Amino acid sequence: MATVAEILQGRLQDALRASDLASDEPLQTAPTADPRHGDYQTNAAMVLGKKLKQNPRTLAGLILAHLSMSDIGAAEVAGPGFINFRLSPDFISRRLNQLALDERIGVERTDKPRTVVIDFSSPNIAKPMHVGHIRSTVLGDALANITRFLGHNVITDNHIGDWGTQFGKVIYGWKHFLRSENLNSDPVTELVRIYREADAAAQKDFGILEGCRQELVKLQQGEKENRRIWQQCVDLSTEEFAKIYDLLGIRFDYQLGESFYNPELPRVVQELLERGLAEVSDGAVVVWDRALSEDPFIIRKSDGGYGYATTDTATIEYRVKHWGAEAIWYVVGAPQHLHFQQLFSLGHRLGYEVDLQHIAFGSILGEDRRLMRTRSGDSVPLRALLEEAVQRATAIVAEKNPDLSEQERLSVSRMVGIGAVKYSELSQHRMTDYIFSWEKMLSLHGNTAPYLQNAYVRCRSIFRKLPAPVSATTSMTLREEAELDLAKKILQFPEVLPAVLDGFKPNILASYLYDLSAQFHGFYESCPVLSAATEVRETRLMLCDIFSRLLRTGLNLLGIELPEKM
RNA sequence: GCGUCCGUAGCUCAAUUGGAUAGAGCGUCGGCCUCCGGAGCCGAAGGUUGUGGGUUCGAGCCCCGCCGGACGCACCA
Repeated sequence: MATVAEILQGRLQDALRASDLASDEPLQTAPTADPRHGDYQTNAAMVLGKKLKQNPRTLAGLILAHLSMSDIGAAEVAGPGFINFRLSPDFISRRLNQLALDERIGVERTDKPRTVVIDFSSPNIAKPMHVGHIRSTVLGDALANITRFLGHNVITDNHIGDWGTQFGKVIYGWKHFLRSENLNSDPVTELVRIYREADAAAQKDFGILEGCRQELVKLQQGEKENRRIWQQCVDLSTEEFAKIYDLLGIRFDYQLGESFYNPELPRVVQELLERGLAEVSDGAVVVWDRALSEDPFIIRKSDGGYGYATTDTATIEYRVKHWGAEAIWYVVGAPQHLHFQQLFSLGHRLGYEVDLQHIAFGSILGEDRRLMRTRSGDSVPLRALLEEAVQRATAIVAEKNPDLSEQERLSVSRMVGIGAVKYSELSQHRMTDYIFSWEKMLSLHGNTAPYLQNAYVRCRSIFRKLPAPVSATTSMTLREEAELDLAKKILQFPEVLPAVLDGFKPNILASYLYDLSAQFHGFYESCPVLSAATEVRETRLMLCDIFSRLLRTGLNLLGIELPEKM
């Protein structure tokens, strides 16, 4: 099903051919910012005018003379050479009827499906997940949902940090400081505690530092005891992560940690050396890309160990060879920009024909505009934060709707609390650092999850008051201004959704859903549904039905659930 | 020093990738409940888009120079 913009582009192409102006240039056709300029506009005449060195208004007039619009609406030349389109109520009604019958609300599956691996969340073993992980996790999940919905083959992979030098201290701590009773109640906190104790001890005593190093070497050599301790750390941490993902309602297709690639690393380095891509420098094996930076990409440390540059390279190879990845998207914070530039450069020089993207994002700040920390200066544990979100939502829901059953309140609070946290991330441009505020994200006013959820709930409650179910076969005839405004907004969904992937910006979808809901409230104020005459009522009911389906679809794509009551 | 990202209303943020008179929310001021959930709607005030140039029909967006901030720059991930 073509979008409105595509239909208009088609008519424009016809008109251009008819007036001998056909061109390969893509025709930009978009909704207008100001309703006084109609519903859609194109700058085709101005683009053409520049190319042909002709007056754009004259060209626009010529195009207009050949433009067939009678079944769509009207068109006119305006300003410096815009062509403005106004959609007729009849056309809008017909389009909306089509969308009403379509489960996907008019969104086409791409005709060029790609296999896209999305790498996000990536917490570290033996460390708690903290606020720093929330953006990656929520952004990655939303992008995965949207990309999948658009018809691509998406593989999500949680690239867990389960290998690294910190395990020397963790294992040393395990052997000397572990209190196994703590391991049962709160394992990750205990792992952090023994790490810190070992770290503190190592700073005071060189012998202990050496002991930690020895433990690391033994682990790397595959010594049984250390391997067993490491595996236990991985298991305990993974269980803890699972609880958080469960609360967030997020799943991964794979969770292949860094250690998964260990067996490949020596071969990868060997190949790089043989192909002349890497060289030895100060005892380390490095790859240079002077165009990017004077700093090398370190493939093997001078002590023979491997860093994440190497595992990441091996990971690209694996994803391309085993999964047929055509694109790999890394949802990782902006500070790692250079690392990914170097990684991508190497990946391409290795000959992998894969579209590599670093989807960077800014930091979360506290009210003091500094990196968000707890009072003691640590990063804020994610689980506590999410639980607080649900708790705060519970208080609000209990106050606003005391009639809900205990069970309903539990489930609604989770949707509202978690939804609020997710939406506050996703409604913001991913690159801007943002200030974390409970009051703002849980506010019932403005661009927040609770506001959108409430718009949905209000709409759904109309259906509960209906004396008898209404057949969905009725065709709609829109008349009122508010009906048409809402309908036009709904018709834009198939145009908006693909745009999210242009710059990997879910905030485009969030912003659309907010506008849509505001438009719905306008309709809701001025167009009574239940009390309207039968024919009008059926039209409005169908409008409500499409709106609520669309809002649910859109928010679900962002990873946000909707209650029927709240 | 080099590199990356950023600077928009009092505050928090948008702006369909170069389109017309830069939009929301919060806060401020003023209206709207015999009406489907007022958790709402309508209106007003609030801006030299950090700054100076350039490119063109047209710039918050592209190019160059300053000012201010965040982050990254050899064996941690």
